[in-house]
Formats: sequence, C-alpha cells, structure tokens
Amino acid sequence: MQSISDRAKPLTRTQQARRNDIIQAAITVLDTDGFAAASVDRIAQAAHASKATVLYHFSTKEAIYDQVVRALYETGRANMVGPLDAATATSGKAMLATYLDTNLRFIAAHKAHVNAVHEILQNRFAAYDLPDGITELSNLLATAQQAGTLGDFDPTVMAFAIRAVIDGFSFHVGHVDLDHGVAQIIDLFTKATK
Amino acid sequence: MQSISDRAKPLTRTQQARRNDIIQAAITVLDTDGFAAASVDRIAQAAHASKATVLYHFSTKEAIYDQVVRALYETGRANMVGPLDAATATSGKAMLATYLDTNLRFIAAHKAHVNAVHEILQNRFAAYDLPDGITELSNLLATAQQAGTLGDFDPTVMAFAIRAVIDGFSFHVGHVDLDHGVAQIIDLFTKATK
Amino acid sequence: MQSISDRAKPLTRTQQARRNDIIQAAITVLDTDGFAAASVDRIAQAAHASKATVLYHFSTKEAIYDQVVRALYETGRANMVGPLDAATATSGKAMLATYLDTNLRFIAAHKAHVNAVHEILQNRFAAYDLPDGITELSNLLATAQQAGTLGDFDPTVMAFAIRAVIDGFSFHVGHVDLDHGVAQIIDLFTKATK
Amino acid sequence: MQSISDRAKPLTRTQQARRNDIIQAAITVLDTDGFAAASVDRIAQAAHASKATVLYHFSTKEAIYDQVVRALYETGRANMVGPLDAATATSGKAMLATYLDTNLRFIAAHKAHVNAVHEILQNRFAAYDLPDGITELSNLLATAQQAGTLGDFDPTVMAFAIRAVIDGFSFHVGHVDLDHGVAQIIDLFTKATK
DNA sequence: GATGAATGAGTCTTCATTCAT
DNA sequence: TATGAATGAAGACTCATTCAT
Repeated sequence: MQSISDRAKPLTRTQQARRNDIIQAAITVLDTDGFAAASVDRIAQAAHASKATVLYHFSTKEAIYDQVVRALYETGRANMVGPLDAATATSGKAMLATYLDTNLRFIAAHKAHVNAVHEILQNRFAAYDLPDGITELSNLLATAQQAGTLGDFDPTVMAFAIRAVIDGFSFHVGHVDLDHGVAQIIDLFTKATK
Repeated sequence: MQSISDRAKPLTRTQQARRNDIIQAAITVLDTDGFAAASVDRIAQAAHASKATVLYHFSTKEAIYDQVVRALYETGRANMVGPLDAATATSGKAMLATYLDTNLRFIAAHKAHVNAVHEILQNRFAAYDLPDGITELSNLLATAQQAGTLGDFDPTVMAFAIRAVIDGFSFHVGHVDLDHGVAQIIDLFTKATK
Repeated sequence: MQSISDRAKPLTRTQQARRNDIIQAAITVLDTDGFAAASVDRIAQAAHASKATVLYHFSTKEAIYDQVVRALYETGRANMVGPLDAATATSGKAMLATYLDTNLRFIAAHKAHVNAVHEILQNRFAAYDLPDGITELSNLLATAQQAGTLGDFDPTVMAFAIRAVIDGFSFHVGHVDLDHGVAQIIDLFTKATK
Repeated sequence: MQSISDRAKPLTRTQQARRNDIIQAAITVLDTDGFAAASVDRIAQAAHASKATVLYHFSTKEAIYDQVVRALYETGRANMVGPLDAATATSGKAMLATYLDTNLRFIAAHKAHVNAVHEILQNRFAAYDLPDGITELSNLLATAQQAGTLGDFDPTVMAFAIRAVIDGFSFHVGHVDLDHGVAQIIDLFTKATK
C-alpha cells in the first residue's frame, strides 16, 4: 500500500505528531541499541505503536532512516550556515573557530540524533547522496590560505583531520565539560593552521 | 557442538591454515560488502568452504569476529610498541611523531583488516573489552608535559583528537600520498602540542 | 461494522452511483492487473475513493466480488434469454447458432467484465453457486436431438466443448474480426452437430 | 543464501528426492486449494518439511513454480511430439486425431499437475515464456489444408477452439468415461474440419 | 457519507546454528 | 575434517478489516 508519506497533500498535525514520535523512537533505538537491533518492531515498541502502524506512516524502514538523516541535516544547516558565512568574511581563524564551535555544539546538543545518523550512514552510506564535508571544508581553508589569513598546510589533509575530530566528537562529548572541550579543540586547530 | 577452537589441544598446522583462510575471508567480506552482508554463508563462500565447515572451525560467527579483532590488535601491538617505547624515552615530540607514524602506516598497510574491525566494533562494540586508546595516549601526553617536552593543552582532549584522526585514517588513506599525508598529520599535531 | 449494503432500506441514487463506481473500478483492476494485485486499496484508488469508503459501501472485499459476478450474470441473462428462447422454438441449428452468437457477442461487448469474473471464479470458485452452463446447454442439445433437429453426438461432451470455446473467447477476441470469428465458430459447431 | 538449485553441480539422489517431494506437494496444494492458498508454509506442510527446508531446496517460491511448470512441459513434449510427427506425415485427419488424443489423454493422466500449472499460469503468466499452442496448431492445420487433407475453415479460429477444448478438459475429465470423451471430441473436430 | 488511523494475521525470505554422515 | 540437510527465530512488508471522528 501507499504510505501517507508518499502523498502530495500536506500532512495533518496528527500525522506529523505521529511521524515525529516514530522518528524520535528510531533515533533512540539506533542511539541506544545500534543499527542491527533497530528492527521495525523495536522502533514501533519505542514509539508505543504496532509494527503495522509504523509502516502505515512510513512505507518502508528505509523511509524512516531517510527522514532521520534528512532531519538532522536540515537542522544542522539551519543552525550553522549563517554564523559560518559571517565569520568566513572576516578571517580564516574566525572561520575555523566558528566552524568548530557551531559543529561541536550542534553535536553536543543533538548527541542521540547524531549517533543515530552515524549508525545509519555506517551501514547504508551508498544510499545517501550527502555533501562531502571534507571537500567543502578544504575549499574554505584553501580560500583563507590564498587570502593570507591561514598558514601553510595541505588543506585536504587538514580538512580530513578536522572532520575526523568533529565526527568523533559525539562519542566523546560528555566525558569533558563542553565549553572547555570546544575551546581546547579550537585552540588545537588554531595552532595547527598558523 | 564443541568447535575445535574450544579444545585445549594446540591446533595442527592444517587447522591453523584453514582458520586463517576463514579470517581472511571474513576480513575481505567485511571490508568489501560491510557488516550487514557478512553472513556465515558469504564468508564461507569467500573462503572456498562450506558454511558448516566454517562453523566447524569457529563454533560461532561471533568467534570469527573475535579472532578478526584480536588478530589486528596483536599485530598492531607487535609493530608499534617497540618503536614507541624507544621514542618515548627521548622527547614528547618524538613520542608523538612515532605514535602517529606507526599508527598511520600500520593502518595504511592493513587497510582492509582495519576497516573490517571498524565494521565489527561499530556493530558489536559492547562485546569487546578493548584497551582504551584515548586513556593510554592521554597518559603518554601528560607524562611528556610533566617532563616539559610538550606544551600546554588538555591531554585528554588532545588524545581524543589524535585518536579520532587515526581512527578516521583508514577511510581517507588512498586519497593522498601516504608519506605526504603522514608528514602533514605529524606536523599538524606537532604544532598543536607546542 | 454493518455496511450499507446489508441494510433493508433501498439505496439512494447517490449510493448506487458510488457502488457502481466501485464495481467498475474493481472490474478494471481485475482485468488489467489480475486477481493478486486487486487489493482493496488498489480498487479504492481506481474508484477515486479511500479504502475505508470502499469498505463503507461494501462491508467486505468478497461482497465487491459477489456484486461483480452477479452483475455480469444478470446482464448476460437479460441479453440472452429472449433470443435464445425464440430460436429454440424453431430448430436445433437455429438454437445453437443463437446460443453461440449471443454468448460470443456478449463476451466481446463486455470483455473487461468477463475477464474480471474469470479472475474471481478462478480464485474463489467454491464461494459461488453458479448455474452450471454445461448441464443447461446439454439439455438444450438433447432436446433438439430428440426433436430430430440435431445429429448424433454425446450432448454432455458437446456442451462441454461449446462452453470451453465460449469461455475461452474473452482471451481470444480482439485477435480476429468479431463477425468473422463468430461466423467461423457457428460454422464449426453446426458441422460438428450434424 | 544461495539455494542448492542454483549450483552447477548435479544434484544427489537425496536432493532430487526431496525436491520431487516439494514439487509434488506444491502440485497437490495448487490443485486442491488454489493459487491463493499456496503459501510456502502450506507447501512445506504438504511435503512434511519446514518452511525453511523448502526454501533451502528452492531459493524462492517462484523457483518452485518454475519447476512445476517446466516439469509438465517436458513430460508433455516427450509424450506427444513423436506420435504427432508420425501422424502429421499421413493426413490432416490423422494429425488432428493424434493431436487431440495425445493431449487429452495426457491431461487425463496428469490432471492434478495440469490444474496446478493452470493456477500458476493464470496468476503469473507474464513470468513464463511458453510456446503459443494456438499458433503452432494453426500452422499444422494450414499445412494440412494446403495439402488438401483438411477442408475449408479459418485455421486460427479452429486452432483456438481446439486449444480451448483441450485446455478446459482438465476440469471436465472425470465426468465422462475417458475413451468415450476422447472419441467424441475427435469426432467433433473431424466433422468440423471436413 | 466519508475517511484517517491503527492493527492482527499472514507472506516471503534470511540466517546462525545443529546434526548425522 | 568436512559438509549436506534441516530448522527455529526473526525481519520487512502486505492486506483486509475496525473504529473514532
């Protein structure tokens, strides 16, 4: 059967509420128990619904994951693009600090969701056509280097290192005070890019 | 049924060879097709053996993964401990460079195996009681700081960042020239820890 | 829940119209996509209504099929009984020609509906208590034989053959010119029953 | 998993026996209960095996049906081609009599299997690329007409009629004595093709 | 009247594991 | 030592039907 999510009509408030429940449930299960344990049944349980109800709202398990991933990227973009553009206009150092600050704080604020998306992407990477964070960041760094506001280093390798630290942060956050951790990481890469 | 791996008797050379075939097959399948696709059947196929034969040599799928993980850690230790100890005795900078160099080159040299272990740990982390790389490294860094051979930074955060870069390297290796990449990363953290 | 079709009250014109839409939709889906694809959802879609609406008008999927089958038989009878009775009064040959002519032309004129009923009966035969066409026809043939207007043959076997050709016609109609095909079949059985 | 039926190796006697059991079970279920009721579970029950065992021997439900269809066509060809070729060489009348005789007796001898294949083809026709009986027969008839051993009629329509009677025979056989029924049908078409 | 939401029952299929040979 | 055969458990998905609004 066609699921409601395939229709053109806008969703009613009730539909949205139920869908959000399910997305939240999926996030919780993925974060807590991992990808392998995230069966539709398990997600339905967490959403206090039956398996069939979950598949009524999302025609496919994949469709749930799509939405989990999409939701994170949308929120992320919304939170991060503005400040980053502003900082990029001033200096490489400011850009880098902002990039790290917004990314790390976003991750801290959405730890479970970020972990859930990690689980999905680790197992279904090919299915998603996501922007390549390394290339984007590498370009920002190279531009700043050309503008003379950052030192000498290979921007691709540096971008990889920065993304690796950011992507690993969701597993480490909570072990340190957030403000302190963010400050340390900004300091680290500020020194490294001098 | 009891598998041969549970017995007290040492394994014959033939048994060891067969077991190694299976481990290699598991590594290849995990690296190439991912965790979800790594069924016992698929591994058996890759090992040119039957499913039952695989489970004769390893009583459980989990036992295969245990061995895949263990083998990597053992080889890793063997390759890295000596040089690291030597360097640690001289200076923090040398220790750090050696840590990065040995780890990154080891990963480059064992990419498939490392990726296979990534797949396993991402999906079965709780099952393994692995040494915490961050704590170990953090201790090395702190010691060097106390000895005055490294600058001022939070060793835990720095250790986390270094491990994040190392752990992410297996996905990035191949995109850059190895010597160049290793040099850049050593340079990065040398500056960062001044 | 009780559906409107179970009530004693006569149906309003609107209700009848809606019911007819649904029957037509069911016919189209069965004819086009076959029995297996004919879900209530699919039928509702084709009727531009919701699944629940369909089941409001017909309490059961089976009830829809009942009506599809019944409608065909009623239309068929209405179209065919008159001419057949008239011809039966004259001669066996005339009766047979009329039987074939009315049946084959009816099928050609209601191909989709006939195919839909085929689909239903092939899959739910036991559920319907339909008049046995072979016995009826066999009696007509036997009577004509006794009246001396048809030759010597086993009327049961002949009736079976005639019904087989008629029942298969809906799959073949369209491959030949209708008038020609009907004439050929009449000729065939006229010769065969001499 | 890969099912044994996909392998290149010839099947052992045991495998063949089990596979035959399953095919027989499928035939029985399809013949007795119809296509809709023929779940893998139901077939497994009839074969005194578990559902998983059935899917061990045939990787797919479809693969079972393939084999049911194939087996019938192979047996059919084997039984019918020889006699038909011989008779075709003599006269149209002999050819037609042989065609009917071999087909009808084959159906009578394999009623359940024929009905099972009917069920499959009615519901999965597109999946099979079967020879078109009507065209083949039509050619035989036309050839005989050109040779002057059969009368004047449209061979396509006649072929359709003959196939319709043959294909309907599996539902009628048992209601009449076989020898008598076959004789009557041969007589019918002999007269019709004069 | 009409329909969105919910769900139990059932379908096919995958897979790790057991066992007899 | 090796493996063919068998299977229980679990998973994703479909569908007819019910019910509240």
